[in-house]
Amino acid sequence: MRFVRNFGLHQPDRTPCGQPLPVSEAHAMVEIAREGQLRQVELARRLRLEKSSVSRLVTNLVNRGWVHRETAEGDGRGVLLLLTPAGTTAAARQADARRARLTALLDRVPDDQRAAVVRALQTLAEATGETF
Amino acid sequence: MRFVRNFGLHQPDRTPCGQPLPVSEAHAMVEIAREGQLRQVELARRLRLEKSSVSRLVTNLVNRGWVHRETAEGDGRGVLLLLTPAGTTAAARQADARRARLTALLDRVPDDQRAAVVRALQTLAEATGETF
DNA sequence: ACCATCTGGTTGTACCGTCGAACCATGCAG
DNA sequence: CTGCATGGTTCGACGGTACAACCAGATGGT
Repeated sequence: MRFVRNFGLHQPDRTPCGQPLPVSEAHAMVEIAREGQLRQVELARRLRLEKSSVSRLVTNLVNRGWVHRETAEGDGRGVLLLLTPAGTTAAARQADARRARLTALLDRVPDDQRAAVVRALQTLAEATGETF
Repeated sequence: MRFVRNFGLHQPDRTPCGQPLPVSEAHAMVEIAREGQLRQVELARRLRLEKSSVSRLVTNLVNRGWVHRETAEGDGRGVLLLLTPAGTTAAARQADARRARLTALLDRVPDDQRAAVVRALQTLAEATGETF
């Protein structure tokens, strides 16, 4: 609870890492950048959002000029999401901000616990996977 | 990021622990219950919310019958927050739900890492204190 | 003692993220 | 061909938060 408040996670329209970007849009950028291309339904699954929310979210990203919608090959219903060149640079910029923020955070933990903290977060992410 | 999504932290109007309660209200209940009585301005500081948001939030808790507003003694401006009997039992119920949820989560991490995970979260909470 | 300033709270307004439902188009099986 | 499931979009509603304006009680300097 303290971590959530202190880190600013209770503010959905502002990234904890200082980017003037809704948290969910930032997460979407991470997912798309990581995969290169991503089905919209798959994005909804990973972000744990309703398909309607994802549809709006993606529209926002398109309006920013960061994402390009394409009909998925082999399935006329599906939408494939790709990063535009501008989107790629934006994702890189956001990754930098995230890295800076996280190193600033880690600088404040005793150096003999840093590795443990990082590993613990990975463990938590795995423990909460899918069906939790 | 994965932990935030998987744990349901992106849903401000629903507790990750299953309570049909906004996250901020749940946090407020924890703070008030811990202190027994709390100044509203102090609650705003701990929750990292604007005083206007806290004012509304507290009004909600009052409407639920969980919190009682009193004028702070020694300062006619201040408001002192106290739990009603119903609020005390509600807080206890929420604490149970939280405990259940967290033990369920910890059951999914390898038992030789549980202590490390808990300690890491405490460390993170401290590292993000106040001025971060 | 008085006035300016500060501090704690409240209310009004606006914004935005999320959901649920209704709707449409495409894929798929009987 | 028909019925159902799947992926997306749009609409309406809800709700949490911030910012600004405002008010009342406190505080300090002259």
